[in-house]
Amino acid sequence: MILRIDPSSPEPLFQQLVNCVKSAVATGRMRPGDKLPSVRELARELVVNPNTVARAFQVLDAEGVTYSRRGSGTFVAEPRPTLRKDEGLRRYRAALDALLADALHMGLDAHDMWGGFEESLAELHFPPRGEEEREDDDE
Amino acid sequence: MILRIDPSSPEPLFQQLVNCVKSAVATGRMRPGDKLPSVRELARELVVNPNTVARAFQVLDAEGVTYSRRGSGTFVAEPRPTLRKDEGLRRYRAALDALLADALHMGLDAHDMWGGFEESLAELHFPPRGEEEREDDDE
Amino acid sequence: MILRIDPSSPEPLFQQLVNCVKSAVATGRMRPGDKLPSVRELARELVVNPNTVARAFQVLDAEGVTYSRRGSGTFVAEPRPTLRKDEGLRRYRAALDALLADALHMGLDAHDMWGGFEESLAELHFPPRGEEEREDDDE
Amino acid sequence: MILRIDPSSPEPLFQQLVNCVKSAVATGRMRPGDKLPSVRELARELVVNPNTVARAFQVLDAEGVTYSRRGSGTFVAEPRPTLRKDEGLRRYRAALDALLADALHMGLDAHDMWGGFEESLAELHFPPRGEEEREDDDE
DNA sequence: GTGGTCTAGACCACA
DNA sequence: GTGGTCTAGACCACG
Repeated sequence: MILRIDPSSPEPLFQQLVNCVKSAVATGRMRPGDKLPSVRELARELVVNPNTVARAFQVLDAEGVTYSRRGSGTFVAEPRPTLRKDEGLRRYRAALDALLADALHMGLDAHDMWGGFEESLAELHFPPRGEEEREDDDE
Repeated sequence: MILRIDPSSPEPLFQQLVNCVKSAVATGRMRPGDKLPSVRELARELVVNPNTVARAFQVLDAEGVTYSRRGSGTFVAEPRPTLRKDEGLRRYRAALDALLADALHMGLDAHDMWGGFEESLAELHFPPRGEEEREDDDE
Repeated sequence: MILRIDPSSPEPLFQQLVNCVKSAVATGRMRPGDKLPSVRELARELVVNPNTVARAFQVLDAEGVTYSRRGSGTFVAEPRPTLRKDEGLRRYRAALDALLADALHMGLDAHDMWGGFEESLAELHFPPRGEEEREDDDE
Repeated sequence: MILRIDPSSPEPLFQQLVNCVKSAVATGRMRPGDKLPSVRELARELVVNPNTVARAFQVLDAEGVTYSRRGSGTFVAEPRPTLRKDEGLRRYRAALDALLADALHMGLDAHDMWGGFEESLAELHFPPRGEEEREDDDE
């Protein structure tokens, strides 16, 4: 099972699950159309309350990563950008600023940060989205 | 004033202050021995509750970034790495993985991610490596 | 109080609340910066569980209609388009198709639909968003 | 075949079928007395569970849109308005208010909303008013 | 069986 | 006081 959770982490459980799924999809370990485990099944596996799993799925649905159908289950959605590019960039930059500031406080230097970034980016290996579909359509 | 706060940010106010100070210290804008403003003074400037400032200072003290002397104020402490480097790198990579996966789902491509990374890194106006090790805290 | 709920409606309670707030903001009855009632207070007024109100607020936050800050409350956000225009149009059209088909089944004719649309649109009176900020930036 | 279903839509399958039939009847593509396909036949064509088709037919029968004769099949019924017109208009307006408020939050302007409305209305290929009142159900 | 909604109540984090 | 997370368990809607 790809989806794991660390109950001792300060990060909310449902948030961990959300990130887990996003990561799995982004790296190709889960593909569009794949069925996720059912809410109850996953809750049993992860030893959390079904509501917690349901909330994670709701978030994923809302962000367009998955879609759920009553009676059949939850599935990985086709990638379809819904956010404006400028909004996406804004959120990315905000998160990155915080992350790098934190990394600095943990004693990492620019070299470490570059290296980590390259490794992390490589994991997405990018072909699925079409390599370079540039869109300069933002204001 | 180096210390700024964005009340509309989702990040807790005290946390913003903590990061702000850490950043200032890490980049050399504040140096060991420097005196921070008093809780009340800073609270007035930032228009926040003094409790919020006090909590930030308490956290900074606890993390060894500053030290407080009753009656005289709060000062920047000598730098001492609290985390082992590999642990820092591990956390950095984990956070970055989640962030980049998210960026992908938001419709960003590798070009966007690199660009944002470069900009974000530049904003740290990174201290030349080695400088942070110097001991001549001239003031 | 602007916010009302009909417990006998088949529409989920939290969804009714979400629509209520969106409507109030869209028509100018609530304005950016306005504070919404607290989760507990609103739950008491509407005679629903606080979790139900909290969920509505989470949805509103996620859609950028409001923002919440622990310790201070939930506020109407500045209007800031986050969705791609094509995605917004797609969802609008889908909802409208269903609505019109339903109206047809209820015995309304084209004249009724036009009239209702004009009245409904008039309630937004539109000045707040700048009348005609055209954006042809979608593909 | 007039009846289509989109399995990736959030709308329940049986509900889609119901609306489909209602729409076909309302626009004259199916006329009173017309025979609908059998449950099993339709289920095969649409690749859905026969239970789903049966439920749709049951709803249609209950709403008076169709009537079923054991052993011979399901037929389109004579039109008879089930709701008072003002009640229909009231519901239409209420739904439209919510929809337009939502559209506004999604960044659409009045121009977009009008355009979408016109397109959506056109798709109903509206029957000329009065035609739906005719009694000569020739077949 | 599946997901969705709601309630009740506990506990935590923030100002 | 505020909002946020999680659990437990009930009930409904769908296939």
